[in-house]
Amino acid sequence: MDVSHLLDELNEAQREAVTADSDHLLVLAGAGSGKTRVLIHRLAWLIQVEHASPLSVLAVTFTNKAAGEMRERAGKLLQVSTRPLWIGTFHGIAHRLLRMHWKEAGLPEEFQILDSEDQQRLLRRIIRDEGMDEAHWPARQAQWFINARKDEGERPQHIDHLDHPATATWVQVYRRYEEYCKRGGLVDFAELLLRAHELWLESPPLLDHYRKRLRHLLVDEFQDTNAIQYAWVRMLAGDTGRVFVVGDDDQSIYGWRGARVENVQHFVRDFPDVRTVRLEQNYRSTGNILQAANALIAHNEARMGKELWTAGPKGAPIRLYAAFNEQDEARFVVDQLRQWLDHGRRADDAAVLYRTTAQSRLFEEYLLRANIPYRVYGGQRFFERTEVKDALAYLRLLHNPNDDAALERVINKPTRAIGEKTVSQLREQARESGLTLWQAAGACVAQGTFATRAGTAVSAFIRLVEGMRDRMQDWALGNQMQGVIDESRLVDHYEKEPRERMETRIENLRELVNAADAFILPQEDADAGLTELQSFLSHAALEAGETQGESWDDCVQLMTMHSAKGLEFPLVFIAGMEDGLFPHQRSLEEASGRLEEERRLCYVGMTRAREQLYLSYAEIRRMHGSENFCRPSRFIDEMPAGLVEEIRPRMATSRPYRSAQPARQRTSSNLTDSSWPFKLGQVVLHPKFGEGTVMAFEGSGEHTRVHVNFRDAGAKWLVLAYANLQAR
DNA sequence: TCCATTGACGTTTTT
DNA sequence: CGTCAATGGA
Repeated sequence: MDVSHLLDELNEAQREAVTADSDHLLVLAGAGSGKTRVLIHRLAWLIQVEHASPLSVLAVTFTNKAAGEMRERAGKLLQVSTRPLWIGTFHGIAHRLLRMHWKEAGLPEEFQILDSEDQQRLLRRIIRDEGMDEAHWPARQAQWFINARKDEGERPQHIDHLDHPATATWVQVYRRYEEYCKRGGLVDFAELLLRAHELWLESPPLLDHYRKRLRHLLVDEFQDTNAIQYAWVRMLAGDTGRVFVVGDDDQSIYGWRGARVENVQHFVRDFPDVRTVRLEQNYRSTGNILQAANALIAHNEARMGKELWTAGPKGAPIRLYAAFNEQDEARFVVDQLRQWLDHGRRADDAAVLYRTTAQSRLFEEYLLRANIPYRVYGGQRFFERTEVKDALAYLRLLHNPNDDAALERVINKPTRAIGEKTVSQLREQARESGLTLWQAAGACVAQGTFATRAGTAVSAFIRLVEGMRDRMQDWALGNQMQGVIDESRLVDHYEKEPRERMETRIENLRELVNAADAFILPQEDADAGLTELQSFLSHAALEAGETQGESWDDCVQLMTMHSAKGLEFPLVFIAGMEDGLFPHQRSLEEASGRLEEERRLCYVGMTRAREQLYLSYAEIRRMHGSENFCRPSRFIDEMPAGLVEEIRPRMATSRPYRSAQPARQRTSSNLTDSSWPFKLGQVVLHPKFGEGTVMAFEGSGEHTRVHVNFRDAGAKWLVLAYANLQAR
C-alpha cells in the first residue's frame, strides 16, 4: 500500500512516532513541533497500514475544540467517514459510556449533568441547610474540595480525616452532596470521570468487552491528565491495549486543577517497553525566540529534557519594554499594534497575553481609543448565560422534575409568590423525608402544609410544569424550547432590568430557540440511547459554546497565557512581566513546584510567537487601589541577555527598587527621530501642568504630539507645537 | 420584593 | 481601584 501521503510531510522523528511498531509510545512533543499532526497521522497509520478497525480506535483530548479539530483533520486524511471512530474529550466519552450503561453505573436513565455553577449553588444550599457559617465554610472551597477528591478517585469513605476537623467537615458536606445528587439524578463533571472509572471497576464483563474492542488508545495533551484520567486509561488498556500518548511536560500549566505532570514519567514506568520519541524541531518560531524559551525552561529541574530548534532564521530579537506604569505599558503595546497594522499586517495575527484576566481592561481601553478592533478570550459562554440557563432549567424540569438544581433556579422566576419562606419550607420537608424538592412540593400541597396563598402558588407551579410536560411531550425540540419560554413567562422576569440588558437577554433566548431548532441528534448519542432532549441538554452542559456569538474577523486577540496554549500568532506581547504578577505572588509563596509551573506558563507564552515577541513590565503598577513598585520578572533574567533588546532608554530619574541586574544591550533604534526635540523619559516643564516625564511621541512636523506623564496632573497628550514645553 | 449601598476580596479554566 | 455578592431599608 502506498503510504507516502502519511509520511511525506513528516520529519524523521515524526515518522518514527507515526510508524513505530512498539505497543506503547510516549511522544514528547515540544511547542510547535507538529504534535497534532503526528497524532492524526498515527491514527491514519493504524487504520490504513496496520488495518486496525476504525471501531477499535479511541482518541481522547481535553477540549471540545481539540476533539473537533482532530476529527476534522482525521477525516481529511482518511478520506472516509470518521463516525465509527471514538474521538472526544475525556468527559464526553465518559458521558457516553454512562449513558449506554446507566444501569450498571447505578444512575437513573434520565440523569442530568450539573455544571460548575449549578454545583456551587447546590453546595451553598447544603452548607446553609446544615446550619454552617458560610463565611467560614464557603461553597467555593467545598466545590474545590469535592472536585479535588473526585479527581483523585476518592469517595467520602476513602478519605482519612480523623485528625483534621476541617477535613471532617468537608467530608460531611461531600456526603450530603452525594445524597442530593443521587436523589436528583445529577452528575457533575468530575463525577462523570469517576463513575466511568468505577463502572469498569465494578463490571468486569463490561471492561473486558471494551478492552477487546478498543485496542488502540491515543491521548492528546497527556501532561494535563489527572489521577482519575490516568487510572481510566490504564484500566482500559489492561494488558492488551496499545497506548499512544502525546504531551509536553514543559507545557504542563494545570497542576493547580489536578493535572499531574508525573503521569508522563509514570507512563514509562507503568507500561511495558514504552518507546519514547522526542519532537524537537519547531516549525513555528524564530531561532531567537526558541533559544530564549529553551534557556528559560532550562531553569526547571524535574524535566524529561528537550531542546527546541528550528531550521528557519534567527529573526528579530525579543524586545523588552520597561514601562513607567501600567498605562504606559498599554499605550506602548497599542502603539506597536498600530504600527503593525500600518504596515499592512492583520490584526488577528497579533495577540496580547497576560497572567491575570483583570489585566485585559486597560488594553481594551487603549485599543478602543485607538480604534483597533479586538477580541477578549474567556468570559461567559453562551450556555452559561443566566437567561439561557434559566430557560434550560425549565426544559430540564420537563425531562426530570426531580432536578433540584433546576427547580430551585426557576421556581420563582418570574416571581409567582413563592418566596424565600415557602422555598425553605419545601427544603425543610425535603430534607426531613429524604425527598427531592419536587416530591416535597407535591407532599406539602397534599398535606396542606402551606398557608393558603403559598399553597395555591406552589400547586400552580406544579400544574405549570406538569401541563407543559404533558402537552409538549411530542413536540419538536425547538418548539419545546419556545413553548417553555413562553409558558413560563420567563421574559417577565427580565422586564425590570435596564432596557439594553433585557434586549440582549431576549436576543439570547431567541438564539437558544434557534439552537434547539437546528439541533440534530448526533448518531453517537442516538446509539447511546439518548433522546433529542437529553442529548441537547448534555451538549449544553458539556460544550458551553463559543465565548461569544459574534463573528471575530480580524481582531487583535487578548487573552491569558493559559488560554493561549495551543495557539500561535506572528506577533505576541507578554505584558506584566513583573515579580509578584508573573510569576504570581501566590505561586511564590506556595510550596515548591508552583514556581516551576509559572515558568512553564512563561514558556508557553513565549512559544506562541512566530515572528516577533515583545515583553513588557511596569515599574509602577496600580493594584488593588495602591501604587506598587515592581521588580522586573525573574524570568526576564533567565533569558540570555544577548537575545533581549531593551527598546526604551532608561529614564533620567532613578528607578526605585530596581535590583542589580546584568547590564542589557540597549538601543533606541526605532524610537529616536531627529524631529523630536525631547528624548523619551526626559523630564519637562509645562506652564500649567508642571513637571512631567515624556513617554511617547506621535506623528511628525507640525502635527507631532507628545505624551507627557505629569507628576500632579497625570498623563496627557499634547500637540508639541502649542505645548510650550521646557527641558529641565 | 426590589434597588441601593456597603463590604470583602483580589491567579490561572475546561469539562 | 473595580467587581461581585450580600444586606438592609423603602
